[in-house]
Amino acid sequence: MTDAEDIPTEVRHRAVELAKELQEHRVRYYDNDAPTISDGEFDALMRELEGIEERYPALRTPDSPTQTVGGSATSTFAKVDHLERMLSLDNAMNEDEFDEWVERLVKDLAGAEFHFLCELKVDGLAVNLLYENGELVRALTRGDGRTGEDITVNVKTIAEIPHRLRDDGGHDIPELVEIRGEVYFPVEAFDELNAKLVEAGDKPFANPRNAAAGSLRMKDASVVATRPLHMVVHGIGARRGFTIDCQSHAYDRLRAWGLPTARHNKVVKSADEVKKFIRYFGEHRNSVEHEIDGVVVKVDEIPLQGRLGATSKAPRWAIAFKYPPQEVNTKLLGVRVGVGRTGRVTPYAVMDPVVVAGSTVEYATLHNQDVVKAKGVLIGDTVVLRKAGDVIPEILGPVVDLRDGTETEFVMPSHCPECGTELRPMKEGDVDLRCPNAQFCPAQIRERVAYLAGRKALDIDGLGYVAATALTQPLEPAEPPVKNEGDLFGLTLEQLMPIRVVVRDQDTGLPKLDPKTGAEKEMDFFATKATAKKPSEPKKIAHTLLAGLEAAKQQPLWRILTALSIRHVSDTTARAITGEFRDLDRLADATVEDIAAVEGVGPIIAESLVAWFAEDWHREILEKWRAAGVRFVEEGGAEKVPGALTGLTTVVTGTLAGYTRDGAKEALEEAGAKVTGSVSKKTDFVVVGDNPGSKYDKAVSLGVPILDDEGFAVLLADGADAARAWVAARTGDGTAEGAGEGADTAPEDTAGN
DNA sequence: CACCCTCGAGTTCA
DNA sequence: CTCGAGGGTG
Repeated sequence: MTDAEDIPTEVRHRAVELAKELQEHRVRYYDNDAPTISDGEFDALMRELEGIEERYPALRTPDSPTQTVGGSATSTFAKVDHLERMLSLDNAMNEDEFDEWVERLVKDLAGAEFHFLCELKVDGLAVNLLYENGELVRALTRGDGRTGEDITVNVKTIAEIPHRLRDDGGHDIPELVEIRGEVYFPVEAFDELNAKLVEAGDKPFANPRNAAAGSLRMKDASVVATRPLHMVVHGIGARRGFTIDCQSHAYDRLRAWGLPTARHNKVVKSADEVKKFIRYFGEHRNSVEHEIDGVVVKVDEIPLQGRLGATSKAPRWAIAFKYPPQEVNTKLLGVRVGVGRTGRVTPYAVMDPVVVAGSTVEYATLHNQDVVKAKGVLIGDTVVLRKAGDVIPEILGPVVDLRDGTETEFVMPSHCPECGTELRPMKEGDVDLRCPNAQFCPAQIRERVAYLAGRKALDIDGLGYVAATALTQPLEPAEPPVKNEGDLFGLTLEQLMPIRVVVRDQDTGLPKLDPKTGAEKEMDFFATKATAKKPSEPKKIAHTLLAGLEAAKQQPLWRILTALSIRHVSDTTARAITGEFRDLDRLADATVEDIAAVEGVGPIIAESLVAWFAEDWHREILEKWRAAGVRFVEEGGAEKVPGALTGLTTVVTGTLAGYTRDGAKEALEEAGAKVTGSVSKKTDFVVVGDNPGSKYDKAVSLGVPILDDEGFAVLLADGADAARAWVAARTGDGTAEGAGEGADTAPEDTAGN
């Protein structure tokens, strides 16, 4: 045993500091529903303290945050004791820690056979419902685990929670039972609520969990009733007149009584299966209706739970596997606005760079001024940031309690940040502001040129974003070589070679400075050798670009049309239109009615096209292109051999062996199938590769046939009927799913991988 | 006219 | 990936 005297002073101080800080954060979290640090940061502090106490057990006092639970249960609601203590759970932060827990379990149970019950850890507010003779008599918050707050009135407004347990005849209603569960706020409803709060001048919630907690503590139950709260049951406390052998069976019973049980629970035998469950939902976190911050693994057999017992803080028969936080706090340094190719002005947030869900994030779009207002964020705020769908950064809201009064409101600029033209909405009542200077705004020209070179349009080698910028930027005092897209095909080697571009930092976008002179660094961009495919004959970017432009002149007509950046006309619509109008000049002279006759094109798109062609400077672009040899007619005559897959609608997700995503798409379209971006009831097949996104889940839930590499090959080679037969054979012999409900979401159907 | 599908547009990072 | 909005259908 270490004596208290042996502990270095700085360690002792750190421990005291950590304990104090953790306790403060707990009060903010549990009592005020207004945490100022993220869960991840909290966990890190807790781990540090645990580490210290591990080394110097003398510091592990009974009132240390590592030994206590929850907040202090202070508020206006009456304080009531739980009949049985609500413990918290020990955490496992990775699979190794989970393995350690399992090892200990096996040892303690000394060979007794047991099962694991896996449950999703819903990120909400823990509540305790007391039913006496089937009647809901009391609902408490968790509080400090021993005493909670009486929120019965508010809880009764939650539709999912029965006021009286349903007697289904088969099972007697117990004399007394405490039901533990989590109340949560659905993710989709969260943004809506915050917008309303801000509008009414109230402070927004930082995340859905706080929204749930805050809603449950409101004084006016009639307002609570308007909040779309839900609940999932995850445990049983005190009970009388009610015995159970397994926790999973207990849930069945609760469901029969009318209580909301989780749909994703699963009982498994081995630790490996548990890990599979954990990994599965780690990847599909966002396809569940509520936020998940981990998985709770329990020993299913109740007698064994009793044998394992509990520490003062947490049961030994359960552990919470925590996913790395995908929600994080950072500082909103400012809001800038960008101008898109259609002139739309979009505000975006610039933040202190932080790591979220595996990558460093610095920017996040704010869509438009209404969204900025609805979120209630001010410049200088600490904001909560997450990755929507694990990809796109999204600001959830401000941490209002960390404001110091220096924060400022974002004001949408009235003039275009790049050309100074006054911004205005396109139509009356439009939310989006646009720069009306389509002809001369350098931002719009740059963005249009970059888009035109992109994969959806002319797909020009040697013309990426940097080149597009270099070509369209005015080089004072000279005009840029490309004043608009009309000049593109007239570019010459002599024009390109001398163009210099400022070297910019990849992260900041600011020019790099020479460390000695302080001057901006420049390079001869187009004279640089392309680091491309054939190192045997290195070509300069200029040559690549000229060859790319030459090739672009022969691109199919739909690509030419897409390249024009006409509003509402992108690749798909362009294909539909050029399929009918096989000549761009004929399209240019057509009326709104003519164009609207095309399938998939209505009056608004048709009007947009007619208006575009009516513009003189647009016509000039076309004439320059024509003079340069761009082909305006679709070749190959009108006959189109109907492919074997005509009439099928398919969706591709994930990466397929031997195909790029676009390659797979093209192969399908080649055969006549339609490839769309989202799964619906009308989808015939979903082709799933590695790392599928949410489309896969959607397909499973809608029961749409799923094809992997192999099934995809069958579809291409032998047609739709063969593919359906393949699917039928697969589901027939493969993973036999257990009967009963819940079979739709279990992770066993990973047949696609 | 009220749905449900789709498409377009803007977006982030490695 | 997600929003909003256009187009088509019942």
